[in-house]
Amino acid sequence: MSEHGVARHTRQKDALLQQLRGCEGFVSAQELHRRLTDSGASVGLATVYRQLNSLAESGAVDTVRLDGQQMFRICDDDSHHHHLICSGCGKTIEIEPPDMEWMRQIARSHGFKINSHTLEIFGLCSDCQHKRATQPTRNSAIERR
Amino acid sequence: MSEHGVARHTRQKDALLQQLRGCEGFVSAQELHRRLTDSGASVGLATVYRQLNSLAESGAVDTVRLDGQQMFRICDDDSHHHHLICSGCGKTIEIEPPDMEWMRQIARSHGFKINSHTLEIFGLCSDCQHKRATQPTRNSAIERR
DNA sequence: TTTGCTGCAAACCTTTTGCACCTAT
DNA sequence: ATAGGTGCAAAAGGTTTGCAGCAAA
Repeated sequence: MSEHGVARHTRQKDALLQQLRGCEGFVSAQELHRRLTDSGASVGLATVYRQLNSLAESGAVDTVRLDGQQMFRICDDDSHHHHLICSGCGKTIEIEPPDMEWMRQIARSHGFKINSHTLEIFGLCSDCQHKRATQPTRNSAIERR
Repeated sequence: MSEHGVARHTRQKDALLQQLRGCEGFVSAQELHRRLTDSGASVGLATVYRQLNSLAESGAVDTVRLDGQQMFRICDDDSHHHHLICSGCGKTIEIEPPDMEWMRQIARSHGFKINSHTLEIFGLCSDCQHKRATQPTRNSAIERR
């Protein structure tokens, strides 16, 4: 991505954004690229990554790491939020933990300067719990612990 | 790692465990391998990975993902805990968030069955905040957001 | 002896990058 | 025309795996 200059409007950027909006939950770059290809609006994999990174940097999408790969999702609002994520189908529910003030307090008491934090809950949604016996929608691997 | 059978006692297992115990905070597999090599007790990288994975699976170490790689750390007790991690030097402080009951409640209310969750706070410890101007001890990259 | 563990190198995967070409502006 | 975006293929990491040899039990 370019450092300066004005963002340019391109076909692939549109296609990617549109495809991303159509996604239920988090998708990996690879998966998104696959869907784009399947839907005919082919976009280079490198472009998908560059676009996604740029979006993440600007805060337009938020990301989460699941099982060794980065997952992306259109970010509805600007606030920082957390997620309840189905590791079966990627379905995502935004959750708002009550009172995260203790986090700042803990950090302060240890002399830390917080850069970022993660708080994600992984599990199976009710649909995927039932499909479980057959085969998970996409990816049954769960982060350890 | 073998699926069944009795675990065997080996030089490299000892060396790895010992080295791991000597670590302040989380270390990556690569870093641990480097330290082992440096300290003379050379152990194959593959073995480090296999050993680490096995330990993680058994719960003897816990892991965290930082900046695209998995980090490992000896687990003091069996309880599930969370961390305040310095992304400069890897120093880790175990923290105990007050009341995580809401997590179960949220999951239940959405019909989810929790498999795992992550809650880690990344930042710079006071030492690394000061070194900052020069060069971070190891790795200044921070997970996005 | 048996069979788990190890080392090496090759294989895998995801993500990044160099570079020439293309195309909004 | 200018310079940001794109595609391709190569490169870069980190992690896993196949396999033959080694060594605990």
